Amino acid sequence: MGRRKPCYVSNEGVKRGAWTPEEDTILSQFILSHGEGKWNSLPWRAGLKRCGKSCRLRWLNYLRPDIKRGNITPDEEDLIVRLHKLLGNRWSLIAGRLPGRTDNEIKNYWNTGLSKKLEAGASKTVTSQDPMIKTTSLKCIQKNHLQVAENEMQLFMGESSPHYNDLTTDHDDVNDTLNMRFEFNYELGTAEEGWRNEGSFFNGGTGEDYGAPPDQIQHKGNEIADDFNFLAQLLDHEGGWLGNF
DNA sequence: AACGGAGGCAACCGCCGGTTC
DNA sequence: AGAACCGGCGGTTGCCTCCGT
Repeated sequence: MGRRKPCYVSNEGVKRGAWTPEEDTILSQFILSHGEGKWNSLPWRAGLKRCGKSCRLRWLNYLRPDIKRGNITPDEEDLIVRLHKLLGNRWSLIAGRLPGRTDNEIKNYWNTGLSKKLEAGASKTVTSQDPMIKTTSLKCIQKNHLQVAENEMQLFMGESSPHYNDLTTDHDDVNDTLNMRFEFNYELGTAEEGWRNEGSFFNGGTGEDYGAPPDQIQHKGNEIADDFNFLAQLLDHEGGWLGNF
């Protein structure tokens, strides 16, 4: 498939740049009466000389009635930091957890001030290109397959899950699955390799299988547990069973 | 008052995955 | 099956405002 031309190139007379109040009014009224979607045909249906992409962006990032105005609160900032640690630059995912905030707004907030602020006070390096966890659960959340993500969490939790006995897989299968699926980008290479290649989540946590000193395993285990506690809280907001985590 | 640098933010761009034909 | 279309995403750009000199 050949690359398509941008809408402003393929369509003569398409306007670019800042939106006028009149255009905003037209777009808002049209969407409020006809609903979102069909962005490509929206401009001519609404009588706007814009491309569909531009209309969509304007609506989602600025005109939507549920958009929250004003500065990011300390609580929101804390949530952004924690989510970014967990998810990396998945701005739309992060925004999904901050009602009224857009991915663009959070991205701008991060790029302009927050990342520098954190950099200055950082005790350890966690970059956006190096997210802490890439799990099947995370991928499921990205696709809004929350039930699947919950199942992954049950597997992770093992016997502490109230539904553990309902699972059909035996413990060895669970361990194999987790070893295959969980990829940790932690800085401690030995511990990481241990977890990925030899580790077992349910072997009592002695560390002997991991190829790393027990204190490192304990440290990493705490970090991982912390991440998953946070993930569990998020899932619980969707009506999951993980409130007692 | 004029100027220039810095920061904030809206908008654009290219790419990708899913869907439709 | 695959080309075309569509919506969505993250990265980047460039304009505007603010502030210090």
